[in-house]
Amino acid sequence: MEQVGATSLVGTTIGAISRHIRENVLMPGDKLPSEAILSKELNVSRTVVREAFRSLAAMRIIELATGKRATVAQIDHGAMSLMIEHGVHTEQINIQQIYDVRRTIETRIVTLAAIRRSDAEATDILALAAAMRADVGEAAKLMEHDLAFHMALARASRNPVYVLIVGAFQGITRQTWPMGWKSRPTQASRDLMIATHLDIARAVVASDPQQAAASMSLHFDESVRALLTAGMS
Amino acid sequence: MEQVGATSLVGTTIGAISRHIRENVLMPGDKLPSEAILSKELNVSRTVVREAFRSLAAMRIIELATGKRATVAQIDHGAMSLMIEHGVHTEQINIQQIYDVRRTIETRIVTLAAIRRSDAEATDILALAAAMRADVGEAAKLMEHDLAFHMALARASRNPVYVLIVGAFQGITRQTWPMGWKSRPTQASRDLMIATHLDIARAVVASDPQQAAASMSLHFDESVRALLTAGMS
DNA sequence: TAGGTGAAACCTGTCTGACAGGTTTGGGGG
DNA sequence: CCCCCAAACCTGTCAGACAGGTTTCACCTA
Repeated sequence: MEQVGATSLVGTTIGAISRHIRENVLMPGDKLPSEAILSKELNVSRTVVREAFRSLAAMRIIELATGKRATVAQIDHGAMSLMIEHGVHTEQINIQQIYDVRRTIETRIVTLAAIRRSDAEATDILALAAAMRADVGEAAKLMEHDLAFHMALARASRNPVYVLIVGAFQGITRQTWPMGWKSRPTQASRDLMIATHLDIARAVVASDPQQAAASMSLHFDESVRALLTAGMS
Repeated sequence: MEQVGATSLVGTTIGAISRHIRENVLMPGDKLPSEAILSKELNVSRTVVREAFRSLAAMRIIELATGKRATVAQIDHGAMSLMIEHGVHTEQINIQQIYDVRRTIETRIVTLAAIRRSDAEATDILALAAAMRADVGEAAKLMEHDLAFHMALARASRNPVYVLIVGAFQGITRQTWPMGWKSRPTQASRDLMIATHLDIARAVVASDPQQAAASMSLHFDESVRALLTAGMS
């Protein structure tokens, strides 16, 4: 973990801080030494320690806050989201490729969610699908419900890695979702999309993994078709 | 993309640089303005620009090098690898959860690889499986062949997002692989593992997606069993 | 004229010292 | 025993400096 760009002082400092976290078995929320102490211990200037901190903070490995000491961070998809957006904007990734990954991942997610979801999660998921139907007239709200729906499913799968991956696609999805929506101009096509989400939610509530996976598959069939209609080839 | 911690100067500077990349449609390899120019344009000190650069470099959105100007970076899994390792070390993620994701992802990958692989990729994949058999006595080499094998499959899927995700698990896999290997002490169990890889490779070479997916599934069945035997519960 | 070469200009990496705020802590007073 | 406040601590940002690494371009050579 500490061999990253070990040629520069900042690189070795990043390594030293990572090692410090691992060797002292620091858990999320635990405090790291102050910049001054680290710079003294590692024999580098505070500038170098600060740049190392910034790097680790960018990867959400630590968390910074003014006045407070740096702390070990909880896993978070923010950084991954930015990386994916960058990949799409620089034409290294296209939207269909993301949809293929999402379909693969999310089909597995609903299968697990249908098996593992708590009652509270089931209620939550159904409520989000219902909220989509209620806000069908307001695209912005609808989109947020949609995103929250998929995140809720990921959480219900009880596997944080799925949460991470679904979260990683949220940033770019927020930018492309409206395109998909515009390609569903008729009431019927819009109702269909909402109905599909309700189907997924009901299957998860009914603890029916097969049905849940089938509905999710249908959802992606429909979404990819909408995207292609919108001219995203 | 630019709302990240927009409260601090560094945060807004990160946003400004991201926007600059997008608005000028910079592609990987393209140069960014120098620190001096940016600090003048954005009315912040060079310190702030440097910390912003470090953040973006940590996410592999830009690339830094002494003497040269910063450039837009190619997508790379290094940062994700570190994030996953951090998640595991801080007990936010466990190995089985990673294996569930890998199984899901890699089953899809071989399906695509069997369909889309070029002849060169097919040769490469088969060669890596053969190299595993040849180096069965040297764990370190064997592990690297194994990792390279899975990466080669991901590339053959022709979807960079799969490459990214498989790559993201490499760091932690390197740390846990020896455990799985130790739990296969007999010649028979080791031969089985190698044979499974060869099965996958042959199915991809034969352009048989069903068989490839089935073999990959078997591979993960076997790996998870080995991991559980090793006491990773 | 084509090509090479070297100095100047440019650029990043690191250090030092300084100061404005935000946060934590410990002691003293009620 | 609790509360409050000042001191100590800590991070965010700035300016200036200097050691190298890189690029550029004019000039000289063949």
